[in-house]
Parts: sequence; C-alpha cells; structure tokens
Amino acid sequence: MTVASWVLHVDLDQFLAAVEVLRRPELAGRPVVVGGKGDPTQRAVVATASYEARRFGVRSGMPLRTAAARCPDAVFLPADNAHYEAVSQEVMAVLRARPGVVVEVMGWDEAFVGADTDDPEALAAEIRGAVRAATRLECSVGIGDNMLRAKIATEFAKPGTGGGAYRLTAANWAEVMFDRPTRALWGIGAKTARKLADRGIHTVRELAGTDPAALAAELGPALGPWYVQLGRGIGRAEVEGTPWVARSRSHETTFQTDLADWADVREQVVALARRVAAEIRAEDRPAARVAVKVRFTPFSTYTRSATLEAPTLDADRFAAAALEVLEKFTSRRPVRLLGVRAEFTRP
DNA sequence: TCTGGGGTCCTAGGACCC
DNA sequence: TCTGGGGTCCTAGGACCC
Repeated sequence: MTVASWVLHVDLDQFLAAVEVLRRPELAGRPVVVGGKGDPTQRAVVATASYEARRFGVRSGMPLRTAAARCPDAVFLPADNAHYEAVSQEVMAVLRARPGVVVEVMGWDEAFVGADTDDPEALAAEIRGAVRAATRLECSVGIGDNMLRAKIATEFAKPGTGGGAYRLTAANWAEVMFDRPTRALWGIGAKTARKLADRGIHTVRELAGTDPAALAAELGPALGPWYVQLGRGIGRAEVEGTPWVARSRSHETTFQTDLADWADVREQVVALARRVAAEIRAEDRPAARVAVKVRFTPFSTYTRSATLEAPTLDADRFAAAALEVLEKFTSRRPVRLLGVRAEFTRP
C-alpha cells in the first residue's frame, strides 16, 4: 500500500433536524421540519427537513406553508442558529483532532478533510465513528482525489443510497458521472444547466468534451472554461486549513407584512445598518462599502451600493451612508424585504 | 404553495486616467 | 481634426452554494 494524498468531504446527515431530535428524543422517527420561527403560517422557508418529512416531498428552501400542506403531521421547529453553530464547532473540533489532517469548513454541516493515507475508507470510518461518539450525530463521507470529486461522492454515500462513504476519482469519474445531467455537478445550477442544454450540452460527458475556448466566448472568460473542467472532474486538490477571512457582513429581513410607508422603510434600514455596524465593530473590520437591498412586492429585488469616503467602524456614519444609498431607490412600491451589507477592504 | 438568510465569485458597461 | 488603446475602479446584476 502506498500513502497518497486524499480529500474527504464530511457532511452531516439532516443536520438541523438531527440536532433537534437529540434534544427532544420523543421526536425520533417523526417528520421534523426546521425553519423560520417554526410557524408554518409565516413567511419563511424550510432550512432542514428530516428524512421522514422528505418522504412527503418536503425539501430545503420550500415555503413552510407548502411543507405544512404536504406533511400536515410534521413537527415544525424554529431555527436555533446559535445552538447549531455550537454543535457544528464540536463536530469541527472532532475532525481537527485527527493527527496530520487539514480541515476546511464549508458551512455548519460540512467540511473538507485533507489527509495522507493508504486507506481513505478506513479514515472515513474512523471519522464517522468519532463524530458519532462525540456528538451522537451521523455523517456521510465522500472520498476523492480532489475537492470536487469528494463533494460529489458524498451524494453517493448518503443514507438510502450509500453505505456512509463512497470513493470518486479519475479512475471511475467517467463511469459514474458521464451519463448524468450537468446539473449533478457542484457549481452548475438550474440556470447554467439550461444555458448548456440550449447549446446541445446535456450530460457530463458532453460538457467534458466541449472546447473550453468556445464556451469562454459564450459563457464568460472564466466561467466557460471552468464548466468544462467541472465536466472532467478537475478541481482544487489542496485542502486549505487557514482561517477564512470574510469579505462582507450583512443582515436582511423579510417583513411578515409589507412596508407601505417609506418612513418605516428608512427606520428599518437604520436598524439593520446598526446591527451590521455592531458586528463589524466587534470584529474590528471597517466597512469600505455599503449596499442596500430592497425587495418590492411581489418579488422584484434590487441592490444599490456605494463606496464610503473612508472605511468606518462608526455606527452613525455607517447608518447615514446606508440611508443615502436607500435614496437611490425612487420607487415607493410596498417593500417586502430590506437588507444592509458591509463590504470590507481586501487585505 | 408565493418564494429565508448569509454568503461568494464572475461579468459587463461606463467612468476616468494616461 | 474627433481619434487610439490599455488599465483600473465603480456599480449593478446574475448565479451559485449552504
């Protein structure tokens, strides 16, 4: 056996629902839907549905109202982000505790692990056991020769389809992926899949065989060639362990009742700006730009932004700048959502 | 059944400068 | 006389992901 460099993608199963069931064991086996304030009559969407709820067709991103229609017996729970963040950190600590590994966190419920080993399946089994022992949570592990393949491999490792781990490398990429739609690739969404289909590219095989320069001309100088690389299973192989430096900080709110009075809109923008300002001050990261997002009824969404005269940590100045940007909007249609974002200077 | 919240990166056009 | 080409910043929008 030779020691090689591997990428493992660790993905917690039905994370939010599983965490809620842990603190309320009587919910085990029941359809559980986590999202919003846990009130399916409110404007909010599903953050995570348990596998039992998914059997009724409940999916992430679906309005809670729809989820309730599909699964009237589901238990609806409010999202408790602070708790999920804490549990997530426990899991990441378990991953980082393995000797010699590099961990790159991708969200609350997933991380890449870079490791040199002659038996990645054994490492995957060790990780699953360690996470289970420390947190009582289940996870699936994708094994790959780069991050793209490891990430996609996780889909084949999930409960119901896989046995907890799955290996996807250059050796079986064509066999496993070539007949699948381009949408199966990490980075190709519904819109891009349609654009590719319009050009006669439906499968991963067809994408892999496309001339990168031709796609550059049609879909952009960077994106076009990148899509072809995705089709070929090529991606970053080095997992980065250095802490992520955020580019921006933002808050947004969807109002349960649209704001019809522009005075209320101004007031809410100031409140959001002050929340953002408090956070960037706590992080000591001055805002260089401010952006304001407005979603009018029914759903048209626009963003306006401006570079500040000088980067600032001052809440009054930041809020004033946000109000100034808000004035770039001239429509006075009812407002469904407001957002304020601070962008940091690039180091 | 009307569509959350928090992010990142890419693209393209225009301004502006040399 | 009304024409060049490159580089960079600013801004808005699009797309994707968790």
